[in-house]
Amino acid sequence: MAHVTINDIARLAGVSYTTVSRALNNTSEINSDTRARILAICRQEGYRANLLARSLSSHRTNLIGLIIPDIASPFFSELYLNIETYALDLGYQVMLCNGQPGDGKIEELFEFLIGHRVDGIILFSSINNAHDLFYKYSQTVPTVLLGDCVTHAANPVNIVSVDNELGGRMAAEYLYHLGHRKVLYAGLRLGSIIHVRRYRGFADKAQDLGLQVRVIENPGSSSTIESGYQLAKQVFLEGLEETAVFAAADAIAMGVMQSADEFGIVIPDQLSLLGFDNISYSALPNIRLTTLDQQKKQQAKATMDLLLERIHHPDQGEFTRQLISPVLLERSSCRKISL
Amino acid sequence: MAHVTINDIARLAGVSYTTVSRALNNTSEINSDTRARILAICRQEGYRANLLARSLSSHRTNLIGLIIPDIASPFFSELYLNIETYALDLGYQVMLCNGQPGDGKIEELFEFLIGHRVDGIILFSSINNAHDLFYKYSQTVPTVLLGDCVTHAANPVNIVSVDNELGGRMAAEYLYHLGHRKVLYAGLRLGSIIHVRRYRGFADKAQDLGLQVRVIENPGSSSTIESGYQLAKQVFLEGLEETAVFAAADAIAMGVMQSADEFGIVIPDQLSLLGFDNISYSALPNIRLTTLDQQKKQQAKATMDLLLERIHHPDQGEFTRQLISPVLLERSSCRKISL
DNA sequence: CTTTCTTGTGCAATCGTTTTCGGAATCAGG
DNA sequence: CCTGATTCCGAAAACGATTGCACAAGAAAG
Repeated sequence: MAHVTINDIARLAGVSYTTVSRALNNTSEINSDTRARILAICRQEGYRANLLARSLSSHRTNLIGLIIPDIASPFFSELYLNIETYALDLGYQVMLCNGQPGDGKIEELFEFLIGHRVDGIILFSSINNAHDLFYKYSQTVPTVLLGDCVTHAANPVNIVSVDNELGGRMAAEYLYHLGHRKVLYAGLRLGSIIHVRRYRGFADKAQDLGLQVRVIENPGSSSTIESGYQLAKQVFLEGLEETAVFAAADAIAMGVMQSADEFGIVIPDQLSLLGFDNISYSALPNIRLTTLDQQKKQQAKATMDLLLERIHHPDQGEFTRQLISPVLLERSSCRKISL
Repeated sequence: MAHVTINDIARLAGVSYTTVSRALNNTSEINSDTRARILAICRQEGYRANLLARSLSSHRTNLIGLIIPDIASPFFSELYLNIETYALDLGYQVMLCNGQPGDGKIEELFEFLIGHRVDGIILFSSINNAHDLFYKYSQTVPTVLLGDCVTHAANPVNIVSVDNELGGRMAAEYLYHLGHRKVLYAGLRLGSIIHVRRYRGFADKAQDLGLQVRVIENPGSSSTIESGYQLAKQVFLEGLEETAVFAAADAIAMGVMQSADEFGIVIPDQLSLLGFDNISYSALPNIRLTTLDQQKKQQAKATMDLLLERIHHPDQGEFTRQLISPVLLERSSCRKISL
């Protein structure tokens, strides 16, 4: 299990290890014949650079850490994939860390990633108090917060997020223009700033337009199919007066769909359903959920670009907060109703 | 962005860095007062061990690499989570690598992981020629292949897998005992050894029992909802004579469900549906898919245990092939029919 | 035929740890 | 008071790379 080192190669090639290093990194001037010979020997001997040693001396790992709350959730795994793809293009590997807030798990992951001297960290925050934690670690390593967050002017951080408030407004506007006048908001309003903003945008715009909204929420739970299912079930049992529902996440919308199905409520004929996120399942043949697309690819790009900017120029540059506009994606779960 | 080193701590504590190292690792004899004092200083200064340096000199990283084909697929993300949880208990972190076979991607990931000197690697293989690749790298680093694989006696490797053939047989037996006599097999028969075995078990047992099976498959595609949807759609269009379908993966079963829904075919009243995997979605209120559970937790444990065994005793021990029996999980998608 | 650049290469220090070996200090037993 | 164990700690050599600096050889210029 012993590995071939740069010294072994040097000995075999009859040069110093310095030269081998240069041949590998193609840095500084080196005779091209020598270089070719060395590389050939490397290949032949199955040389694999020890990245630990390399990073230790070069002070860079080409690794960026990504902390997300739940990789089993489609939204996050898709986001991860987008980030990874783009990072790879840029020559970075991403080290994924899966961790729900609580019990100091996030701190643990930060410590782990910093211990490994990743070049930068992206934290997807789903918690409200991410900010302070984040600010603390951003002193040590370049960081970008992905996802909405309450900010303190005193502790600026770098943020990239979808514009949740705008998304909320777009949702209200869309449903209103489709002719709906009474709608449901299914999702959290508290707990996560993401939903706070999504709700605020929705509620504000609804009020402007004279759109009547009733909130159904389960304060304890999160954005899961199951929670959407339970929420909808309760409404259907109590009696439905609304003609549309805005689910603050696609997963919630799926749950609503399931419940509607059980109650024999046809979507969109009897009830329009609008989601948020555009996870891949939403495109499925008989889901075809109309939803607000999160522009994951664009978010991934913006996040990585900002992070690299901070990695390369740690001291200059203002802290920024980039908002990405969601895009309405019309499929088949909403319908126009006559007034 | 400079980090506190062991030397800084040593200076502050008025001891040598050797002593600090010992205090941190609690190895060899050290005065408990000194140790406490050093640890206090570490905490106060925010010392974070450089894991690169540590691993370089200690020859262990406490990292294990996991290569899986698609983290966005529920089965894999759930498997990953199970492995990670168990690994963490054992003091290992897992480095996740997402990669479909093709274009040398798997080789690349192996090189990456070995470059980082992970202590061991788990490869989930969904390809038939994984074996040779795997055998090659298993000379360099302890490895366990998770998932079925065609083996060559000459190049033994360590394998943990669900018993796909048994699963297939269980499926045939279950449907037969429910009274079905004509069934569909939806899934691949080629391409992936996993499905080859699943099908073989199913077909063999069916023949024994006198169960008539028709295969529907889309050779090009994989185990996705979309592919299950297309498969079923075609059958429903052509005309359905069977009373049950065994989907070789839960995702396929979901697609079948969707299609059935569109055709107004009620499950399980008009058609029984049996899956394989037990992904979390299968438990959803109106999916409630009866399926063969893969025992992911048990697989994760067996895989890690085997890997650790190989890490600690690289030279001794036989190569093993552990098969884990799937467990039939009855929910509501299959019904008994009267003969 | 010197001088001055280039070009290519090697030496040695460094990165931040662990680990082996040995030595000082303390202590118990005679 | 001497001796041998025991405890604790430090010096120094790894680990496997990168990198700044020096220097030799040959080419170009005077």
